[in-house]
Amino acid sequence: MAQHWLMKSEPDEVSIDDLAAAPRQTVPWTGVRNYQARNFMRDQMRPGDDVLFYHSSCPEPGIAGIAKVAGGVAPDETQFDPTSPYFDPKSTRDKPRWLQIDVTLARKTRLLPLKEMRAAPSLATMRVLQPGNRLSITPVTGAEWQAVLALLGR
DNA sequence: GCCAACGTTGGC
DNA sequence: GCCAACGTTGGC
Repeated sequence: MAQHWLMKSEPDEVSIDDLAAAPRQTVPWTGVRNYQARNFMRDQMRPGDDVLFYHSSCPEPGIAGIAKVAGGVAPDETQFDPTSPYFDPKSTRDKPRWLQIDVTLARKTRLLPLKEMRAAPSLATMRVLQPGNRLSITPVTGAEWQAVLALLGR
């Protein structure tokens, strides 16, 4: 059964419109530098899993669209690139530390603002809304997924 | 730009 | 293996 995830992206780097404009509407999810989030990609995320595409660190944070995991787990190329802000000098091609995964657009939605998410009792359990959460990839339960779809449909 | 919360690093 | 210092995240 497909699982559900929420993935944060800074729209300055990759927005929902960038995803829509990408070749095959698919982008490699690079720049994850947190072990827990990396392990989700390595151990749990599977092609076909559903993704809430979330805009963070921007004027209007919130869910901006729906995407899917397309597979393609591979070493994150940016860790080897000295000119990249995601360069990791401790990572080598023999022993890569960080992974990327391909994400493809399902559909752009209306923006579901963080404020509205926080106000929705049905989303109170969402991991991304818990105080102090900083994970860029978080699991979403089936009930939370349905609740987000219901809010988006309003 | 601020700042609280958190993860990582590295000396011991 | 502890833990203080440091860097990062991300909403405001």
